[in-house]
Amino acid sequence: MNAGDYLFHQGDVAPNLYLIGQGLAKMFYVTHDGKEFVKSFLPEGSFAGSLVAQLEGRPSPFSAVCLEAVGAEVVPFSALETLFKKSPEARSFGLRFFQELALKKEKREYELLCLPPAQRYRAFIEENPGLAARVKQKDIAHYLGITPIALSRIRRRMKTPGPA
Amino acid sequence: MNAGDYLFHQGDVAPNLYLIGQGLAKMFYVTHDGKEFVKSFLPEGSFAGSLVAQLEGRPSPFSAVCLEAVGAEVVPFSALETLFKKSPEARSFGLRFFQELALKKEKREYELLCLPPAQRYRAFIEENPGLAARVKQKDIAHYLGITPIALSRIRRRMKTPGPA
DNA sequence: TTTTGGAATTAACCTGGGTTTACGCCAATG
DNA sequence: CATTGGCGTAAACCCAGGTTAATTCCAAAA
Repeated sequence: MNAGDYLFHQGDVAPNLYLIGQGLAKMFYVTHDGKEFVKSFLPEGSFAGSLVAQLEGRPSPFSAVCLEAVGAEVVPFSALETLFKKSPEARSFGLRFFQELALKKEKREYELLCLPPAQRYRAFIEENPGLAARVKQKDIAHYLGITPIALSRIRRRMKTPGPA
Repeated sequence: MNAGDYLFHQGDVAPNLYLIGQGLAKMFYVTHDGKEFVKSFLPEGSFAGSLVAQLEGRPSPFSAVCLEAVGAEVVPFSALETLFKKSPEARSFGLRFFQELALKKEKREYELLCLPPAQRYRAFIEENPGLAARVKQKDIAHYLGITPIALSRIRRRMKTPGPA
């Protein structure tokens, strides 16, 4: 899939899970008044998919789109569910997977709740050294929950005013 | 346990999971400069515990304290882990539990990322009809990531200015 | 090569939350 | 009964992000 292609759209039931083998994608919300917010970036080795769509059979509240050419494995979530039913070993993997997912979400929750935008940006750069270069600042801003203009101002402040 | 008692403290390794049978508790972060942020409220039927402390054996980044008198079951996380190892059926429950947890976290992430404070407040009231009466506005404000003063202003705006 | 369009920056203005201080309220304490 | 202390509210001021609009840069398209 090429940059710009969608894995699934906001509103779809999106019953598939995607394992990103190569490339880069993002999952993002678009609010009723047209504002975009990036839920997460999906580099190599990430899973794309909507828990709401898959666990509850409801439309996904966000979309997934490729930012670079992407090679991905498509896994119907129903296949995973039957696998979990049949194989106790698979359940162990599933358990571990969702534990890790919850752990990541808890970290993101912490940053959104406790850190101001400038510190969220610093944290993002430190935790994702490679990503910053591959992603547009516009998308980083939307990942932080601010406008590209605000991010531009934060970057300017971080340059010279060094004194803390 | 009585109101004011701690289930565990920020910095503890906190290897236990608590099932709240009765009462109400909260989990909350305190930043280096003394600001408080409420991670979540724990009414009857909730689980209290730190994923970071339990899955990675590291100190919990937040505390858990009772807001009302609490009756709770204490479950050492290690006991759960061995149970998961031995019993494939228990794994099913664990899998489902962490799926639900990830789902909740995803919703919280959405609200913190996409909604402005006033809308976060409206959403909190609607989703937790009973809680608002049991919890101090101070704690609600910290749950929303704002100051009690800001919440007071939001509430005032929501009264008369009705016209949308 | 020229043109087009998106990305990033900047400035100006507005708005809403943070901060400080003060006040009224009420329950717990003496 | 008086006092204390936390909570909610309020006013005043400051500041950072949102908004709009203009500018520059650059790469893709014609």
